Amino acid sequence: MQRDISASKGAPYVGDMAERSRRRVPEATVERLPLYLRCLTSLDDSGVNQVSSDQIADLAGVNAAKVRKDLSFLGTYGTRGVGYDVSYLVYQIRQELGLNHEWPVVIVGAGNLGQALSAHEGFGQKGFPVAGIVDIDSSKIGAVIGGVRVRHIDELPKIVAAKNVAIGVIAVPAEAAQDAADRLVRSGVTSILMFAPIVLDVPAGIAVRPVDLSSELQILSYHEQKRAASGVTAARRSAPATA
Amino acid sequence: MQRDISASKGAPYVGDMAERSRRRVPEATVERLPLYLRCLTSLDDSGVNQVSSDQIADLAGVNAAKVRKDLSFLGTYGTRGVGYDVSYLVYQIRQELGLNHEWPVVIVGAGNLGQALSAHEGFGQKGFPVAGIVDIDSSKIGAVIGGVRVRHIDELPKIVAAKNVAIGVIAVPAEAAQDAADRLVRSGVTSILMFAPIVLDVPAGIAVRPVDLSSELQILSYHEQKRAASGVTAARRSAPATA
DNA sequence: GATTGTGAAAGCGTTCACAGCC
DNA sequence: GGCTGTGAACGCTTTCACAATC
Repeated sequence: MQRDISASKGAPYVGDMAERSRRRVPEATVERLPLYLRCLTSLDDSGVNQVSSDQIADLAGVNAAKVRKDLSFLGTYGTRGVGYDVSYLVYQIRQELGLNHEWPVVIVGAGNLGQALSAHEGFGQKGFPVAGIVDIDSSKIGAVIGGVRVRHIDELPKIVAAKNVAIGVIAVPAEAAQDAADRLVRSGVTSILMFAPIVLDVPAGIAVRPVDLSSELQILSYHEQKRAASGVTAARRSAPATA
Repeated sequence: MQRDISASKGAPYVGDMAERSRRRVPEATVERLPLYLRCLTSLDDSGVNQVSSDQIADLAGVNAAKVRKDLSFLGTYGTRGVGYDVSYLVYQIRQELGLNHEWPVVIVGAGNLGQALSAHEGFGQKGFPVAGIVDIDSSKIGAVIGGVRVRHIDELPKIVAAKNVAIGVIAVPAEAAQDAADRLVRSGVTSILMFAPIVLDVPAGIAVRPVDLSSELQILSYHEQKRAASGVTAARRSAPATA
């Protein structure tokens, strides 16, 4: 994993911190919390109050022991013989993920993808309002997408400072992506959601989550090719393998 | 019918099918192959002929031992004391990933995201031409995006059969995603790139790669929150990034 | 009886370190 | 001397299985 999370200072004593982060939450667990949150929020919206790890596991498509172990890293929030209180769990997971306040994001790149992302309502609704969209191409400046006006990339520092933006989204072509990252970092952004297919060079402590659609397709291609190699033709497809 | 787009510069094809199938390539390795491929292709394009695992590791942002181990699952393609032949490696990785021919994809959903995806040139250029775009909303039918006309979702089976599509992309709202998946599977698609934030219920053997942008942002939020908790306040976040 | 929380076991993935080869 | 290929060590993740608890 080439993720670059701030080098943790020497293992801090957990003596009596703010009750939470009593335990170190493994990265694998952190990556599943949004999934659990989604399932639990859905249950909550349906008026369900109690839920067992088995039910969560079923909804999330994972093993029940994994659910219990994951949740146990956040604290002892379940009741033996009963299960978990849905809305309490939702609250705790949101707390753990830092979703107790909004995280404004700035999008770099107002092309097809940047436009689709900023028009995407999910962002704002889930607590990540679009604080700004910038592009280097002056022909794109001024357009309004999802209610936000496209501004020049030189205004990045101003936008980041004004809205206290911590998270940037890079939706520019590969050639422009490193420059976009440099500008984001110089502006004070410390987390980057990266859509361009290059490996970013950023200072230690800057978190980068790469999302590469071509890679995803290539991984699917691998599995298709495996399927084909194991004697299944296009006409009759079915293998007992898992994704 | 899938055309042969047999790749790179003069690559000797010593592709020993029988031997390749015998090695089990770990999933973690498969997920990195596209990354290596990208780095190597870039080197190849720059006219570089030989490369060491150290150099690949540097470009890919991973450990060199990991590169060597990953590549060793594909076969013994390096030369001790020298390194790897770039174009030969490119050829072998493409072979392993099944990129020796095109994989037409069908996109379900002609909204913002579906449009951005189908207009995205990277898909076609990387061997994943858009064989069709479908939507259930008749007001969207007929529009031409990225050179492909939007058709009604009922035509899915026809499109999949005609172009022998194995990979589907779901770019519809969450509420419509399970139905989209069901239709894709019924049409004969066996791999799905999934953008809607739900857990799909699909038959065993169907490969699904979920891409959830909200989850990615939430994971970044977690790390930002950790950062804040360890003493850096939101107000003074943009500290010297030299640690 | 039901279900959590968690040690222990098993399984994977990463990294080390060095023999083997150029 | 340089670099690969890989056994072995290590660390992380998943799963099992069951005591603890309601």
